[in-house]
Amino acid sequence: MADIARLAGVHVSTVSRALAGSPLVEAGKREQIMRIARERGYVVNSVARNLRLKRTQTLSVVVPLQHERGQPLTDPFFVAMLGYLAEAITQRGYGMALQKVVLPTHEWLTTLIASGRADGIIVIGQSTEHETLQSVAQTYLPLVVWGGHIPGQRYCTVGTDNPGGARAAVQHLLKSARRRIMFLGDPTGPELRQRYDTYRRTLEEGPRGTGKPRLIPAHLTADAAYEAMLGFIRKGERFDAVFAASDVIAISAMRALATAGLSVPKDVAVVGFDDIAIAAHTTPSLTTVRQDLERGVRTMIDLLFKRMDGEETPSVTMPAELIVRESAPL
Amino acid sequence: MADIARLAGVHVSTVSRALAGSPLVEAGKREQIMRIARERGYVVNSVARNLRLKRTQTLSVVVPLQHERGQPLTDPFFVAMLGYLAEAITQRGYGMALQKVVLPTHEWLTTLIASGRADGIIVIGQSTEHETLQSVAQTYLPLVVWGGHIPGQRYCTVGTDNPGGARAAVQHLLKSARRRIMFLGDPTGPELRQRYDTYRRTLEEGPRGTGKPRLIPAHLTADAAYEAMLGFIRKGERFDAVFAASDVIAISAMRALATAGLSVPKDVAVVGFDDIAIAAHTTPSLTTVRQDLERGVRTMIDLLFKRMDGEETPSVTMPAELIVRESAPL
DNA sequence: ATGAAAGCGCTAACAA
DNA sequence: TTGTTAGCGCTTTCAT
Repeated sequence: MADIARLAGVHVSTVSRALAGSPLVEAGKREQIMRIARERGYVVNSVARNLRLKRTQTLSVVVPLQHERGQPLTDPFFVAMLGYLAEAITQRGYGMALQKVVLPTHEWLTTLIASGRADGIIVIGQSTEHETLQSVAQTYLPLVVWGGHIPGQRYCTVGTDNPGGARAAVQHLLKSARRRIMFLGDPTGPELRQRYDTYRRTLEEGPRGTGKPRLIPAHLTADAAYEAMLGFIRKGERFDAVFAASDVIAISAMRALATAGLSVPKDVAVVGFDDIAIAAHTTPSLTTVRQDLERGVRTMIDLLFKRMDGEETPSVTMPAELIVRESAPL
Repeated sequence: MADIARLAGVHVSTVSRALAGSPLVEAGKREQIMRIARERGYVVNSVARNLRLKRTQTLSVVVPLQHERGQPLTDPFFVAMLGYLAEAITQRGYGMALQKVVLPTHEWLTTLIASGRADGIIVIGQSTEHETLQSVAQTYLPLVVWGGHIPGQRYCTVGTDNPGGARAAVQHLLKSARRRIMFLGDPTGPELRQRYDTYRRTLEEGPRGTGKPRLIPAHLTADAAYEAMLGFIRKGERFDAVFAASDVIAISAMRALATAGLSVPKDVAVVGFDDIAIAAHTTPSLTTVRQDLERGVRTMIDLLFKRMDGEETPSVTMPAELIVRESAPL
């Protein structure tokens, strides 16, 4: 910028004003300065500018993952979410900075905030960090979390109606005369916990002959779920349905069932959760609970911008929709 | 930082050194300073630090998209790539900043570089920006591009052997007695151009009775390709195979064929390109040319870090592998 | 309308 | 070992 000032024969402050399109600078001079800048390929250094302005034009997207047990960043659900986020954030003229956080390091959030890297923060999934979020929310406003709504929660979440979705899934299975319904997944973290708890409650209210709730513990990766499902099958217990905590592991479950020579949906019905893109194209296609990610992301970004403007915003729960396909027909 | 200095009764420079773990600071004092910082939740402001150090600990990932015609950011291929990138970049302790660029604005790259937002840049797909990349590469080293290798190219690319992959696909179709093979897609941009050119050349060298190369123009989105394919079918031309420029549009083609009452692979064989996650799960499952994205991304990041260290690195072309599935059996 | 000067929060060369 | 000082590149108040 000093260069440009010298070339234009003015002070840097004038260049700064001109480049900002300030009407304080004489029109002709402004044009000239801009032309010189363009010719020399000069662009304002955004780091310096941000330091001065105390803002970054950047939103941070954070994915807290429990080491080794959670989904990888390449999980289709996350990745679809990232795509929508990138789209929504760049559309607003902001940059998106992605960070993965491997827990447990409870200072991750305060560190991120204090580091001044971002004007606002999106957290994808509460994971086990409810308390961290609670305490931070008291002092830091521009934060929106994707996840489940927890009673007494002080931070702003956007998420799907997990209990509603889980209930729809289990009731659908019951209605199609399934009675021994297993839950596949890892109910750590509020969202999956809600799905699991509702699954249990719904079964307990089921018709006579409904089997007990039964958890098949499996981390939320394709491979882990495949192994877990296969292991369970080989134990020889009888069951006629699986409600999986996510589509990724539902698909793995179908693979495991096929490996074991069981037919889906004849022997075992399978219902997933998320409705990721693959779900409609598997064989058999997957019955699942749909989360409207695109709308969810739009909502998160809208809320975040309001919060960056100092507005308090309430949490939003979006309806979950059961999509009936071949893996669990009526 | 000034606060911490006051509390510790030392000068800010001492705090700076202590927090950086400098051995110049007396061990006891260092501990004390760090303790105070921790207690007060102090974290170094990275914007200021970056301004001072002239680095950002951030890599920019740029996706140049031709307005309206190219894939959206939510395309499964991009999105998988983003996931791998996020994983690889965060693993190195860097942040990843994602930008979407809508062309034509040929200054996008120089602007990004001059703005000092990133220590290195990954460009996903050359799109129509070969010339832009050529000129920038002369002065800016830390840049790696995902895309096709073009003779005389001065920038560093990592990409799949598009000609090899296309040839394998077409030869496979010819070997399975298909003779009227259509190409579905939009051969703008080097990668798709290479696939299309090789398709033509391979057909021209095909056995007697091989039909002429034939392009069904379609933008690379699911909907556009569906419409394009359906339109072509309705023209009533005879054909027995489709080689699609990407899996996304190959899947659309299969849908269109089904809509038109044609059987895949009986009436028409379909081969895609990419091997996205869905490909193995469609009905029928999709024969396609696999790109090893995970390895590709690892390679890009490795090369980029070398370039950030000032090293010139050559381009890398990775083998393409034909994955034969049901949509085009042997 | 323009320039001078201060300062955003930090690091590092230099001095003590 | 610690403090002093300069300066990264910019914006903005204040003075002219």
